[in-house]
Amino acid sequence: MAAGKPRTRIQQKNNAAILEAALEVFSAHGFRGATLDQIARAAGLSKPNLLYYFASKEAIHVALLGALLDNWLDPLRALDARGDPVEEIVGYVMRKLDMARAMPRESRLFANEIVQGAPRILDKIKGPLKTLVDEKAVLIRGWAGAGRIAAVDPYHLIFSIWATTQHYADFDVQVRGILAPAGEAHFADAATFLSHLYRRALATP
Amino acid sequence: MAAGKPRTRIQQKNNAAILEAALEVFSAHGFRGATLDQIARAAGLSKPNLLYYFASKEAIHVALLGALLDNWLDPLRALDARGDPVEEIVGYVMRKLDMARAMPRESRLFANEIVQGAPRILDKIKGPLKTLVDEKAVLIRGWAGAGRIAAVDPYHLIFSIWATTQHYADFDVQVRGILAPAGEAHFADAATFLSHLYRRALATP
DNA sequence: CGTGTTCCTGACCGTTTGGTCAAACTCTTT
DNA sequence: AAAGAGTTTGACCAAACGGTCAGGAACACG
Repeated sequence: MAAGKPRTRIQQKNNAAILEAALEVFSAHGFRGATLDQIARAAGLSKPNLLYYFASKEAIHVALLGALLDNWLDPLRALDARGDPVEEIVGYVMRKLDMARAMPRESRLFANEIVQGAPRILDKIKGPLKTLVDEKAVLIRGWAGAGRIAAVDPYHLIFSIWATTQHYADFDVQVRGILAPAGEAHFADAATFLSHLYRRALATP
Repeated sequence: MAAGKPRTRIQQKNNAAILEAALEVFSAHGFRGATLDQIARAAGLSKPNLLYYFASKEAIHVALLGALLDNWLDPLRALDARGDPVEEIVGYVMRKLDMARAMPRESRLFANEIVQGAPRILDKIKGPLKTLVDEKAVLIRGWAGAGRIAAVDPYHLIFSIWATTQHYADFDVQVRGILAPAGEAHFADAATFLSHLYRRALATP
């Protein structure tokens, strides 16, 4: 079983194939809605073979979430105290929007998990995620205190950025349904709008 | 069976109890994650009795979504061409935020459905919802054209309002996890922030 | 080549799930 | 009070599900 890191080439390949397949299936149907058979088929393996690599369905899910959470937070981590405040935050919005476009499955995976109460990653939310957000909130509050951006609540600013950007991944079906048949380039329009929104909101008078 | 509208008092009572129970269970676990036994228990009925009132699990879900969609769109419908543009839009944001606080289960029900591809309400999204949004988009675009608000894409403005407000219902666990132990009054803070955000974004120079 | 380890599979199992059904109970109506 | 419609239930079913297991196939290595 793959408790630690994969050791052989076959383990590496199959482990990756399983996580890729699990991302596809879990993000589309949620934890409960996904089945081991679906994941196995998507990974090109038999069900017992799946369970040779991962002890259980839940183990796959946990491994997947753990492997992705770090990358998911990279854009926020990159928020730089030395840069221009407005440009830093708008840049963060753009990076987050780009992730929603390039990695919608990852976004939906987290959305599914959190909407249903985050039973499997609540500790990571209250731990590493909260720590990171707290840290960046201090930074943003500092910018506001120094008069370099408008005085806004840093936590709700971050929440709004998450909400507006991830919306294009999580609610993709709705967005397309309303914009259709026009708007195939709706990510570009979203970037324009969000850039305007946050520049205006953060500008100092 | 309750194909049409309920006729007897018992039917009225049980129908309502079932929809209330279904809202509770579906919103917390998603369609696939919810079981008929759970719903039946929450409604105080036996499982076969549930199926006396609704033909199937899916029928309950569809009935629930249909019954709620109208109320869900009321705040947007109330957007009034005769009012002050900025106040109308900010008022819409506040009403939507208040719904997220007062009706989080309804919000999560829709979130669950749409994240997983909206298999059961895609037609309503492309139909009545799109029609309503198109109509309000014309109104907002008119305001922008007349220079009464800043020139913004009305569709992405509406998307951002949905995203930022529903975020507090759909991602409630995450919000609380990050704000804890402080911030029990986080809806008031959210209102302040969003009011600032949209006033700034829409103000004319 | 042989041998031990890793990898893979078909058959199987217990449980849960959505759904059925005949029979019984209850309420309303005359 | 009797009939008939409306309501409820326990027992049951087939399918799907997560997971197990004994053994066989493929591979690495001396």
